[in-house]
Amino acid sequence: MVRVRFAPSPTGPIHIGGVRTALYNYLYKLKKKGALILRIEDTDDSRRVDGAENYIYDVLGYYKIKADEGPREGGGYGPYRQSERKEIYNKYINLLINKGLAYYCYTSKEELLKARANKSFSYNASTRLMFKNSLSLKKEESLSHMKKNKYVVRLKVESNTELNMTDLLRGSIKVNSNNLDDKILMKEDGLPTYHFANVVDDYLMKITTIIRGEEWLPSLPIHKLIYDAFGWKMPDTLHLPLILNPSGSGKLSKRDALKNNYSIFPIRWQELDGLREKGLLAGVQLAYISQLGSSFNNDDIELDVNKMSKKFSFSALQKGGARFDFEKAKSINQKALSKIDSSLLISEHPKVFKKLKDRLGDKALKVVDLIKTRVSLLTDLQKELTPFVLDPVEFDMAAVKKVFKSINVEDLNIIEENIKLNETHAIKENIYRESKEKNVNFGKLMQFLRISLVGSLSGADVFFIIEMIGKNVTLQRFNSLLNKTKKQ
RNA sequence: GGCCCGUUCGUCUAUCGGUUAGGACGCCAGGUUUUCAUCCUGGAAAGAGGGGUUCGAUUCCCCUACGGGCUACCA
Repeated sequence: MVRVRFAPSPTGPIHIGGVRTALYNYLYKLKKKGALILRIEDTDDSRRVDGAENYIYDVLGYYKIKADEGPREGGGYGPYRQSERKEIYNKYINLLINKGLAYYCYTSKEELLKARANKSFSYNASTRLMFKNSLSLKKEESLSHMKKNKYVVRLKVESNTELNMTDLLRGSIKVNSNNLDDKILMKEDGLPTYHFANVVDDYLMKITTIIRGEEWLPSLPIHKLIYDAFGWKMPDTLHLPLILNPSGSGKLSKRDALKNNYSIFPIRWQELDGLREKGLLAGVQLAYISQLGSSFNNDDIELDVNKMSKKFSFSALQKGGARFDFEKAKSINQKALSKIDSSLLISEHPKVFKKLKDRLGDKALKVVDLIKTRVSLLTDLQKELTPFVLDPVEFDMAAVKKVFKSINVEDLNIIEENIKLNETHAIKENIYRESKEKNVNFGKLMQFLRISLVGSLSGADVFFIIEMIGKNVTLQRFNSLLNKTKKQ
């Protein structure tokens, strides 16, 4: 059975790069009818951020990505928070030390800093005997050091060994162990580093396939060495290409998002807007993310994870990093919005439509039917909805001025009379006919009417608005602008 | 600097040795909608460079260039 995992670290809000990792793991799990394990990698106490784990759950819930095992879900391989697995790591680190494949190191941070003044320095087979550790010191000396001082445990990396790894996406990867250093496995505080915890947990949790970001590729050889040291088989690995800033310079960053008015977070985190707040539907976010660095969801775009999973395949994955493009996401959102069921849209976003429902009652659905086809973001809905609910607060007077270059104030009688005389559905035809007869510019009449109703030159079909708000409100708004115009 | 990974229109991608190098977003130009938006049609736009291998390379190999990642007692 396929067992995949999503292993975020609660050091802040996860962004869409993390979401994509979660998504691909989930899609693969669904496709293979396997299990998704959620593991919280909180081995760095100093970087733990309050609320970050909650945020992970909020986000996964928002996307309807369900883990089969995890801190809250439970499961047979827990605990699923690394901070709760200390005894396990202790047991396994001792195993390695007893095998002579890991060793105690007493070198202080200051000493290391000094050594690193030389850029090419590496703590490895060629230098380790120059430092205080259980390999360089006599047994008694080492023991007394251990009692008196803090220490870490390092992996003993053999020199000049060719390491061979396979990545499901990139094929064979070869590295000489001379380029590696004796990575710290166990920190001073008694907690494991990522590399060690990761390997031990993936093994114990019976993970079959590791799908994670490309930033982990450089540490693959270290992981391989740890698996080898234990005599364990390494799971299959697949390293996803990174999601890059729209400019292409570097990994996705909060700063770039803020500057360019998009977001790299799924939903609100503290004072930061998420993509949800920017107006993207959850399914759209997933669909867009799914096609960054892959091609399986590019045609007949699926927004539903279950349907997505049927199309998913590793062979559709791209190797190079992909830039985030909010415009593309917007266009997917626009198409999704125009197809979505109006009553569903209303029920899922009650706040947005509350005033509309209060004012128009059953007619609200008709308005939504129309409006949803006119916007690309959920956040644009409000603006389109306003004319159906409120009188315009301001009018685009510059545009009004232009209108009167083509028509006279008296011509506006055509509008007023026809609104008064006719049923709402017949207003349009009559205004058109009469303006033709009197040789008045119909387009300009419309512009004036539109400005009076919505305040500006763009908005929904004028006659649809009239039908919805009724003749009285229409006339009232019309006269309001007319009076204002006459005063000027 | 070292190590690793990558490189097809501006962007996301298709192509798995023989194609007029296809699609999507964006952009431009027309058209429909007697108002707005939608929508439709068309257009411009790409194989980083240099060597090989081959009858033939975007596709396979090498070098260079460029981009990215990693280089913490962070993940």
